Amino acid sequence: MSLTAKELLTKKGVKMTSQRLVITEYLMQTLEHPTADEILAGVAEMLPVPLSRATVYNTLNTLVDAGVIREVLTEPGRTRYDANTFEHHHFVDVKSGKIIDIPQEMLPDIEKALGDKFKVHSYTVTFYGDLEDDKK
Amino acid sequence: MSLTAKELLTKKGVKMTSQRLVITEYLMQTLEHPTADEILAGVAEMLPVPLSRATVYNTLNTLVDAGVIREVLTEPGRTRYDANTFEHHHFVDVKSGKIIDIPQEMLPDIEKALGDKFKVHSYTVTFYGDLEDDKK
DNA sequence: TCTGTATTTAGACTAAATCTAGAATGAGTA
DNA sequence: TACTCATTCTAGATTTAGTCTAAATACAGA
Ligand SMILES: [Mn+2]
Ligand SMILES: [Mn+2]
Ligand SMILES: [Zn+2]
Ligand SMILES: [Zn+2]
Repeated sequence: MSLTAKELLTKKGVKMTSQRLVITEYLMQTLEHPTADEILAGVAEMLPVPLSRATVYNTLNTLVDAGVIREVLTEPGRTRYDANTFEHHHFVDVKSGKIIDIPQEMLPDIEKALGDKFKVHSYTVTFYGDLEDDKK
Repeated sequence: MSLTAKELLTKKGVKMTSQRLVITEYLMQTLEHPTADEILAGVAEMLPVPLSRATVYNTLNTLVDAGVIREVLTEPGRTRYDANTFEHHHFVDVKSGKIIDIPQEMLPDIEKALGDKFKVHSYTVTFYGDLEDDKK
């Protein structure tokens, strides 16, 4: 049983606003990894008031800082956002650009591989390749 | 015995120009992972002619496409460049921002972990954490 | 040398992200 | 309820990374 957006914001100590709520809900209901502009286009109509670009970026940064969502860097120049906060990694299908979540359990544990000299807080693995047809 | 920049460009089939040569040499002699602007600042004085921003970006894209250098994405919004073409990964010291190369041999092999459904062409691992003092 | 193609240049342009200053919101309190 | 004050949101300006354009230059091959 997973948390609702509302419960998640409460749990993470983020003050609720309708803008934060719809953006969080939008990210929670998609498996895509949308950009700020895609999020703006996707949620603007859910609100009774105009939604500005600055608010989208402010909100995304607030949510990232609070640990509600994550930034995903797979290509130069465009930050993508992800409401999947389980430890996971990404596979980029180079033909379609589709980004697929790879649960951490699918990979061997590399958390400790670097030894004592590096205190690893987090790590991300990004795979690039072809997604075979039957998986699409 | 490693290749010179000149030999590398020849081997990779990139037509030689003085701009390509100094940019390649600049990247080969540093362990940093500089941005385009840092590269522009670092090489401009090596050339007898003015160097334009467009040439830096054109050259970097040409070198990436030819496999002479790699793009490194560790933070939103800024592409970094790397002349280390051995298979390797990166550790970002979150305090200093320093980016350190991690040879692939330091990690367990995750090339095959995804199974048949994903044909992995390449992958990158980025670690974020603290570099312990005695390693600095 | 001549000629065509690739490269470089300066500066305009585009797009991602941030900043600013004022307006709106809204929780806490009288 | 009405007031206060901090926070958030807004529109638009600004900054910055990166691309594009058109003209000048370099340079390889005939
Ligand atoms: Mn950010
Ligand atoms: Mn590129
Ligand atoms: Zn994801
Ligand atoms: Zn590197």
